[in-house]
Amino acid sequence: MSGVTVKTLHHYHKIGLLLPCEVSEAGYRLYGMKELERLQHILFYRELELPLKEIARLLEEEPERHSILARQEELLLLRKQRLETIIQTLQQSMSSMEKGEIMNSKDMFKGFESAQEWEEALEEQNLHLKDAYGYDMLDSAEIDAQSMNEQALEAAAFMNHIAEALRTGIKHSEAEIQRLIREHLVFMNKHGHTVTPADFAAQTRFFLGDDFHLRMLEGQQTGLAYYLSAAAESYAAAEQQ
Amino acid sequence: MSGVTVKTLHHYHKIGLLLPCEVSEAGYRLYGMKELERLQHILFYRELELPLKEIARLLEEEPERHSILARQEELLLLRKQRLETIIQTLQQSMSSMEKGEIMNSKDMFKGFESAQEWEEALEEQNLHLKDAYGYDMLDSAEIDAQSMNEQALEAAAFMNHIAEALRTGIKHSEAEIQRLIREHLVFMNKHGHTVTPADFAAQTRFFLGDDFHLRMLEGQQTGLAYYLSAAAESYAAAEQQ
DNA sequence: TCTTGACCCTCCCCTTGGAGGAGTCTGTAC
DNA sequence: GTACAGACTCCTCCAAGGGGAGGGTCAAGA
Repeated sequence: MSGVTVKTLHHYHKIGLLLPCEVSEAGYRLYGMKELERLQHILFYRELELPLKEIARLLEEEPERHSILARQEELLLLRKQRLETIIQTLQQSMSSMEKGEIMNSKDMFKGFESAQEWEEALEEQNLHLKDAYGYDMLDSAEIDAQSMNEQALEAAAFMNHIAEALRTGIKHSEAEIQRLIREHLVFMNKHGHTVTPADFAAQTRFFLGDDFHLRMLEGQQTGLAYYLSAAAESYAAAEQQ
Repeated sequence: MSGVTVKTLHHYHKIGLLLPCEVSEAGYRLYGMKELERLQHILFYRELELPLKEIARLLEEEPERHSILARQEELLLLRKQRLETIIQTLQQSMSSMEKGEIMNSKDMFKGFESAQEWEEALEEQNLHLKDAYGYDMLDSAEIDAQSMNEQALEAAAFMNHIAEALRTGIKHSEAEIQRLIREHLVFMNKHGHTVTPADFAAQTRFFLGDDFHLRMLEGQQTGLAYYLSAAAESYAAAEQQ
């Protein structure tokens, strides 16, 4: 009736999550309406990707329900974010493959180092250099200038912030977003690109119609191009007053 | 050097994914540069969440590479979509819990039936009725009118289409989107709501600033509110000419 | 009453990608 | 010589069941 396999019922019986209300003398598991209802609850929570142990707790102890669900939401949001990063990496690697570029294994390796590993590596390097040369490199923040264009870094950080804001439901007109954009424009202007708020808005509007930019932004985060455009427009409107 | 645990190396050795180039007489696994490079490739693919077996195939058989990656992309996109649905369900169930509504188990059950199961159920019901009354219900498409308000149904279908378009990277100004909006407005106007394209654009712009609507739309799909607004604006602009 | 086919039962092994531990051995540094 | 780190093998464990062997049970039709 509910579409679960008999194997699943065996399993739930074994771990005590769903017991049959009766077992026939031939050993058949028999379930009643109450059990069916419980099963439906189990399936609902399972659909939320809760582990069976958590489901068992949820079904026994009512009060904890909300906190368990909230934690699960956080986990899922993290997973989603991670998934989005992975998809982006995958698409990049596929498109560079299409262009016939053979992937440089070092670049590959660099690309996926987690932030943590990266920091650890820096830490190590730093300690080593401090040891050898007696000065602290981390504070001077010059390290990645070697490997990464400063402007690209700023742009990536800006986009990451914007995408993060979109995901967490911050409105495009919020002060935080406006501040991000202002800082980004200040940075741009400091580096030889004269960009007014209106220019920036126009530029982001252009992204919506341009395949390359649209794909890049949407690859990073679904809806990012549209969110960015709305935010830039809002910022330009606010600045004009 | 690459940060993998020795346990992982044992495992890769055992399943034949990465063999040491030499084993010392004491039994120590020794790896050379070639192996390190292979490991880096493995780690890269692992980061894309490919199963180790697929990684092994990828590393042995060059030509299949692209198709495997493409399939993986599809899988990941599916997972992402599914994750988004789950998160939405979870958020809905949490917010209804906060309002103190105790969840009706039947509603719960309805909520998570997969599209496939749903269709199968309809199919069955249909066959049965056809058998009993000699006519085909599926074609008349009247089934869900019982359970669902027609307008809510249309709105939900419309939003689903829009969200789908956003996810698949269709531009907001594309003819397909414009057609969707046109049909939606025609439907609305047929049902007693006089909505001009400009009204609709204003309404969607209003959603961006309204907590309730923003959360609802963004809950369905990140970026949906912004995409919808851009599309409505574009539609209104096109209609005005 | 017998057979047939569809289910069900228990028991055991297998899946992923390693993690953890016990007991032992090796390599290096003081 | 001896301590200590780290590698070795072998074993078990995780989640949520899946697959299959070998055998029992149920209901219907002949």
